[in-house]
Amino acid sequence: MALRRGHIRYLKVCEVQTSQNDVRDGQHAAKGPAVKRADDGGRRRPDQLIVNYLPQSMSQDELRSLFSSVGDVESAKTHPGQSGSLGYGFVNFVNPSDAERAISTLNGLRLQSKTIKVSFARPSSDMIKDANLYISGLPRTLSQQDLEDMFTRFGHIINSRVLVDQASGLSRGVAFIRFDKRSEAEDAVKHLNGHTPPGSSEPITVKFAANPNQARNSQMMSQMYHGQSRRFGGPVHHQAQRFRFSPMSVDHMGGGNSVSGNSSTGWCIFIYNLGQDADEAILWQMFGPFGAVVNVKVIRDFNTNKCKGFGFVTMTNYEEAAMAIHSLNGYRLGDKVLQVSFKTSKGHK
DNA sequence: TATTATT
Repeated sequence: MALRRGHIRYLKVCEVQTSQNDVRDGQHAAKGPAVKRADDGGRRRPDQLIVNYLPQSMSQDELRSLFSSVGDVESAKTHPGQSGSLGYGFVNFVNPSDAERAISTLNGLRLQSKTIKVSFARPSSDMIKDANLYISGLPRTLSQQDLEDMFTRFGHIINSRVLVDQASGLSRGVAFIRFDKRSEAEDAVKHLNGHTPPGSSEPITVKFAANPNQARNSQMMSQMYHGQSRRFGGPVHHQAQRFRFSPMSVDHMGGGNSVSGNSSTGWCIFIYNLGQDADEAILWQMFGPFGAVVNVKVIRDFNTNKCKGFGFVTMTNYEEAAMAIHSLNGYRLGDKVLQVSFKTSKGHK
């Protein structure tokens, strides 16, 4: 399916702009031994995938559902945080050979505002925990590559990111670097904290990054602190709360006959005019960017296993479902123009 | 001067 392939390539291009390491990992995973890195030998589990940059709203069931589009999932776990997941999870397939295909199919998939990363997990160990560094006071001219060049002598860099101002796209002078081992990160702190890069007048600060839980707590504390002085110190703008339809509230509206597409699990969307080779992955790729997708299903002929021309997608939030329908109805997929609407009990027109 | 990568 030409269009699908093009779509995936586009997603990969997005990834290139985000992080070089992501790409290196992705290629490594997709191509196998050809681009083997010496320091990866024996340090990855071919039976388990780690999924990073997941939307926090994504549940374990949604993660399972997403990877079920590739093969039978044995287990799917998200790391629980205060509100939803911490942004990463683990997936095992019944048949481990599906893992490679999951990487090539799902790595780089855009879900909501995130671009997920799918790669082989490293064997769990205490050594690889708390190996993430926070660096501040960097020259604004320093690129991600410059940053890695500065830190690479201390160990194997898993990933790095220079934070940029959203409006201007310019460096904010702060960055994160994750090393493979905590001892490597410790080494980098020892040697580079307080060090002034050549051509710069300011020393950089290198320290261990606050872990996600701490970061969220301090962020919350700070919000509470500032929020209170604001709340009681000035005029209160009554923020009109955006009204959200929810399956629950509709169910309470009586009967639900006048409203279609909803159920206890979300809003069911009907997609008509899919090609014979349509699969679950393409539905995830099309609908995922619009919001929380609970489930996707391609209806296939029992005997031929070919798509019968239609499928369903269930989304949690009405507004996101409506936006997806509005955007994707009439969308040209391959040589067909899709019809996308809320599922009706009577069937489509 | 803070993103969410080890169950």
